[in-house]
Parts: sequence; C-alpha cells; structure tokens
Amino acid sequence: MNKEIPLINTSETVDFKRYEKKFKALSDQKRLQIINILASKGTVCVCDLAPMIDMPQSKLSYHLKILLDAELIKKETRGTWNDYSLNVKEVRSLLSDQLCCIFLPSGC
Amino acid sequence: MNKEIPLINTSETVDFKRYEKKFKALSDQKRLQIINILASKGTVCVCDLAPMIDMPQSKLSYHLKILLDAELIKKETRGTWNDYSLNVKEVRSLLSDQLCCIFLPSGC
DNA sequence: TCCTTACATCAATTTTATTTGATGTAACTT
DNA sequence: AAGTTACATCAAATAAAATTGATGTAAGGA
Repeated sequence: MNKEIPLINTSETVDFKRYEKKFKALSDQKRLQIINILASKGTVCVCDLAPMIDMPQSKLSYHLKILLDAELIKKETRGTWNDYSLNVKEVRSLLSDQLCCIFLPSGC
Repeated sequence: MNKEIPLINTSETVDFKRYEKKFKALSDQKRLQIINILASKGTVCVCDLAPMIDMPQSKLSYHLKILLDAELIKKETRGTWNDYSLNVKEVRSLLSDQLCCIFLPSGC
C-alpha cells in the first residue's frame, strides 16, 4: 500500500533517457541562440526568426522541432504563421539561476 | 578606458559555443549515469567504474574524456590508477537546484 | 480561382559521434 | 627482467545528427 520513495537517486531511479533528450536539445549553438532570442522577443514566427539567426527556413524548422520535442519551446498557430515562444518554466527547471541569467535576458 | 558591461545578454555577448560543449557532454544517458555514480561514490577509478555501468574499458575512457574536456569531472592519477571525481562546482553552476537534487545524491 | 506567403516534411548527402577491438605505455609485482 | 594490471589512444566500422534543396500543404489575398 505504501509506495517506496527513495531518499537517494541512483542509477535505477533516475530517468536518464528523459534528460538526455533535454540536454541534447540544448547542445547546439544555434538552438541556444534561438532560446536566447525567444527569451528576449517573447513570441516570434519562423519567418521573422530565420533572418535573425541567418538560417534557411527548412534548417530552422528542423531545429525548432528538436526544441519543441524536448518541450523547451512552445508553438502556436496564427493563420498562416507559426509563433514560437520559450517554455520558460521548463528551461528554468533545468538550468541554474546563473545560466538563466546568461541565457534569458530577463533572467535575473 | 571603461569596459562596457551589457545589461542584457544577446546573441553577440553570450558564448554559445562554450555551453554547447557542456550540454553535449550532458546529453548522453551513460554519461549522466557516470555523473550520478561519481556524485554518490565520491572518487572512483576506471577499473571500478567499468563494471558499475557495464561498459568496456575503452568505451568508458572515451566517455570520461568527454566529461573531462567539458570540465564536468576531475581526474587524479594515483600510481597505476586514474581516479575520477565530480566537479561539483561546475555541475552546480549549470544545473538547476531541482536537477542537482535528482542527479547528485547529496544534492539537496 | 489563381497566386503568394509561411511553414513542415522528405530524401539524399555530408558531418559528427559512438562503438569496437587492437595496440601502446607506464607503474607495480614477482 | 618478465609478467600483470590499469589505462589512454588509435583506426576502422557503424550509427546518429545535421544540412541541403525540393516538394507538399494550408491560409490569405487579388
């Protein structure tokens, strides 16, 4: 009846695979730059974002998908446009305050 | 004479490449597991670590090198042995308190 | 309806990362 | 000195991720 709650997280209890995916999404210069831009601009559509980071549209969509799949960003469709914004809560749950200060312009 | 200190970190001021490397090192299940083990055991030599994570020695050395190059772990030679330990300060400077709680057994 | 814009997705290629088994080296042991 | 243990590193093979250009689709405008 009582669920055991381990006091110490070991190899058996931590879901490493889940975090691998999050960190993989973060482990790219361009994607970090996208996060930084979304943090400062709030909400940006793909067509506005592409010139900001000097990237062809298909490439940008590829990277946005990786960030989206890792739940680091959010997507909202508005007519023909797709607006992307940062999942601030998720990013904050992963990164130290120090890093949030660096990456999120409104971070500290 | 006065050095400009930007109040907001933009694409121009953040060293994304530096963080790409750190996150790349974190973006692997096995390497996260190594971090977790080092956090709980303190200091472990390669020969003891290998059976813990069920990995051949050359493969383990490869992953340890990636973590070492990212400065997430430290290495100390003791005779024939190479002892590895976590660079707790560095890891804490990257990960949220919440993640430290999860990955570092003595994290919270 | 036809044209244009905004975007995702696809297939082919290129680049990077990982795995594997072998080899090299240095320090201990006998 | 010869054998053994602990480890790094290397080259070859494999696997995964990223890039590119093309194609498809849906919405909005003329």
